[in-house]
Amino acid sequence: MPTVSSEELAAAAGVNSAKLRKDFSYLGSYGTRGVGYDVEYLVYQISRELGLTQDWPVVIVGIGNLGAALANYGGFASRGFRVAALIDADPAMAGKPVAGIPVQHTDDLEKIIDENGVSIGVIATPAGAAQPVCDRLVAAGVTSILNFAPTVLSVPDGVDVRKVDLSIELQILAFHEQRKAGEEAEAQAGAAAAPAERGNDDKGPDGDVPAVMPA
Amino acid sequence: MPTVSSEELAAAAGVNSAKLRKDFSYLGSYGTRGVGYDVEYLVYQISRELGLTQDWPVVIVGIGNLGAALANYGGFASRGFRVAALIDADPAMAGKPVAGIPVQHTDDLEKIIDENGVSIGVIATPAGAAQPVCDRLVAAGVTSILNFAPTVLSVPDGVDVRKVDLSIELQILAFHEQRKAGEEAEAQAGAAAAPAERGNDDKGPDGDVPAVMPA
DNA sequence: ATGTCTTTGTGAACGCGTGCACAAAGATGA
DNA sequence: TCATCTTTGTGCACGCGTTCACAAAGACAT
Ligand SMILES: NC(=O)c1ccc[n+]([C@@H]2O[C@H](COP(=O)([O-])OP(=O)(O)OC[C@H]3O[C@@H](n4cnc5c(N)ncnc54)[C@H](O)[C@@H]3O)[C@@H](O)[C@H]2O)c1
Ligand SMILES: NC(=O)c1ccc[n+]([C@@H]2O[C@H](COP(=O)([O-])OP(=O)(O)OC[C@H]3O[C@@H](n4cnc5c(N)ncnc54)[C@H](O)[C@@H]3O)[C@@H](O)[C@H]2O)c1
Repeated sequence: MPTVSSEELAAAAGVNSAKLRKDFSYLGSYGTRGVGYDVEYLVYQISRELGLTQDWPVVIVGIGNLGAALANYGGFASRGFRVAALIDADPAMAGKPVAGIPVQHTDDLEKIIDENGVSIGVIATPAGAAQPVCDRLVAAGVTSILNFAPTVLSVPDGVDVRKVDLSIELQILAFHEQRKAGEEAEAQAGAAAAPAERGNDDKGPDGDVPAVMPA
Repeated sequence: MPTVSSEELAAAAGVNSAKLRKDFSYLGSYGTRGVGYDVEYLVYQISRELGLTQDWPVVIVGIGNLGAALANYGGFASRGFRVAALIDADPAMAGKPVAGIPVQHTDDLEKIIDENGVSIGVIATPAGAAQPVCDRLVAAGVTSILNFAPTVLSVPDGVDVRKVDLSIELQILAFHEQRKAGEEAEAQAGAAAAPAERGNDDKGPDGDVPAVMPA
């Protein structure tokens, strides 16, 4: 039976092993003292808690440059997501397959949502169409939305919205970038001011502390 | 002189006004007691601290479906970013304009980075090409990378990497989705167990607490 | 010039996540 | 069966961000 210790896992993830054990304890995933965690069982436990053991049908609305790129993205199926339908307002696109899936017209949006039991929707329309599309999705029963349009969506309670915005990602990078430049200029006195860089995680936790650096 | 109070701002953003004031105080942005903050000055202060007052040249590597969509994205220029160059390995694409910018061949990658003083790079190549491309970017002087390929990139210290992954965004939504379903089934006893939903921010702070919910 | 009223800036308390440290569990071998 | 060794699960303390609460600053009217 292949096992891993919290120590190994923690080292690989770059986190504290105690924290990792405590986190696991919340899911009730029981390891074996003196041995570690059964890998297979652990993976299953986490997958289940994360909702990855079930199949999630997803619709993408707005099949332009971005929508097509998303539809073609292979990372879907491997994680339990299935593109149930592609929807666009352009009549010229109706029936045309993208990534092997025929594009359907927005007129049928409600029907598509309902028939496929979709609860997760992706919006890749122009900014102006995002809110109306969002409203229709929500009215049709969608309760989670991933928004790529540069708009803040208003949704009723109980509906989750996540926004992906290239500009914001770049701004975060630019912020750190600017700070790097500032710090190397500060290589004069107070050498012991280095803020203890966090391990080179890729996860990209949104923000560091703004820290104290007045004008 | 148009002004805003911390109270108004906090209400609009859905955060605590004291926190907002304290955050502002870190940038040394001085408001006027009894009046509030001068909007124009505040915007400038924040923009400057965030590194938005300067122009950031950016290169996109891998001009396929996704890369083209990113190149076409309008939200760039409005935030101080400028697409300095588009780079692809496909010789057939060389010279062909995308979003009005001619695509250049990867052979010239180092030259392009250097001549444009680029420090931020976007990777939209297939997964297999991501690490090699990343290495070349870093070697050429890029110190911030936005990665769309489904790979974990290894970079030396001092280089920031952020990863955008549709699958992960969907997983986060699915996690909450699953939890919603679980909670409504729990509508039996212990009605006072509602975990105090945070305001319907769109920001999508990465995680709530896993909370206690054993098997 | 003086009083009043609004809103800032911040000291101090609170709450929570993180990390330490260790007792207990369980495997393993004698 | 008993001793030993490894690794878990967790009580407890520390540190840090958030929130409260209020003194002080400044605008504005009289
Ligand atoms: N978040 C990011 O990083 C990012 C990156 C690139 C683009 N974008 C945004 O994504 C969106 C799409 O970008 P794009 O380059 O694919 O644009 P696009 O113009 O190529 O595609 C938009 C598609 O939406 C369809 N559409 C328009 N109105 C619709 C409606 N009411 N219902 C359904 N479909 C509708 C159009 O027919 C078109 O096919 C834009 O809002 C853009 O700003 C975001
Ligand atoms: N993060 C996300 O949400 C998301 C979404 C969709 C796609 N993707 C990923 O983005 C990447 C691109 O997706 P796509 O649909 O545009 O693929 P694509 O095949 O359409 O485009 C890839 C492009 O990269 C170019 N390329 C290949 N090797 C290269 C190299 N060594 N140097 C420079 N250019 C190179 C190709 O010529 C092609 O033009 C893929 O890795 C895909 O998995 C991510």
